[in-house]
Amino acid sequence: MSQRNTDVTAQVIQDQACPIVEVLDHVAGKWSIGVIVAAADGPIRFTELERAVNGISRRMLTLTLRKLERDGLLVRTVYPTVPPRVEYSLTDMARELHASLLTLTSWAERHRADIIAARAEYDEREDAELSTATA
Amino acid sequence: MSQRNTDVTAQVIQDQACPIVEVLDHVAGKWSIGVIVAAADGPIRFTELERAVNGISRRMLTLTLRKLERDGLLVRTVYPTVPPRVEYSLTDMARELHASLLTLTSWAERHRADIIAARAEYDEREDAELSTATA
DNA sequence: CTGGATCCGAGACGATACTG
DNA sequence: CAGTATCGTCTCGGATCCAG
Repeated sequence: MSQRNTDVTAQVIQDQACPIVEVLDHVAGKWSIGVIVAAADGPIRFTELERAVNGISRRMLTLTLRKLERDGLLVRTVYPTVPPRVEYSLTDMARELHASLLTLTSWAERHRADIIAARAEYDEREDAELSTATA
Repeated sequence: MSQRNTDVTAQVIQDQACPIVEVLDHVAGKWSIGVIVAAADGPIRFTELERAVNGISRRMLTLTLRKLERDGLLVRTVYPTVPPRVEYSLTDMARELHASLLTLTSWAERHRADIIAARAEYDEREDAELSTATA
């Protein structure tokens, strides 16, 4: 990490930053994927998202929504009604991303069982080695 | 998470044990993507990975490699030479994943500038609102 | 209904030192 | 070369309470 430039108006700290890995870390984060996929079918409300993304807390949903909105992936629309109504929808950029995410989720679904099996086998081998080491 | 309503949102991404979210969180984690992409061109050694994945520490590289190996995505081959030589290569399952990850990284590269711009605009609006609130 | 604010434990992560 | 062990820091993320 480069030290902060001490000279004038160094708001340029960000220009070199934001490597691809950073972008992906935001976008492919634990909750972001779920939110984007859930919002892909059209405008969706806060509570609907909370139910759609299994296991997310209200706090993390809020934070994830803010992050995605800040990155220009979500548009937040507030309807000044009582009770309040807020809808989130994907931007074009996010819609492009969604297509890629779908191939990811598809892969994950197809290989979920394989991964579980691989883990079991790995752990078993590990235990075996531990036994022989002890013996 | 007790009651499961019989109604909509059945197309949620995760719905059972070892949810897709878990899989994706492992596989699309901050460092995993970089490692998989770096290992896609063929067997690659530890130190080569360390240089290929920008910003990763030795510790995180080790942990990431173990995790991916455990999930059945990487094969670790040790050559009993002096000095030691260890090579990592993708499994077929991981090679499939790699294709999806390429579309992701491609998206990230294409929209990196857009995201930075969106952030700047968002932060600016935020500051403006703060000013009016103070005034 | 849609959040924000705060507290706090758990895990991620980097730096450093040591090993076969 | 390819790791492991330990430590301290920091962020993530849940729980809870409060508000428009």
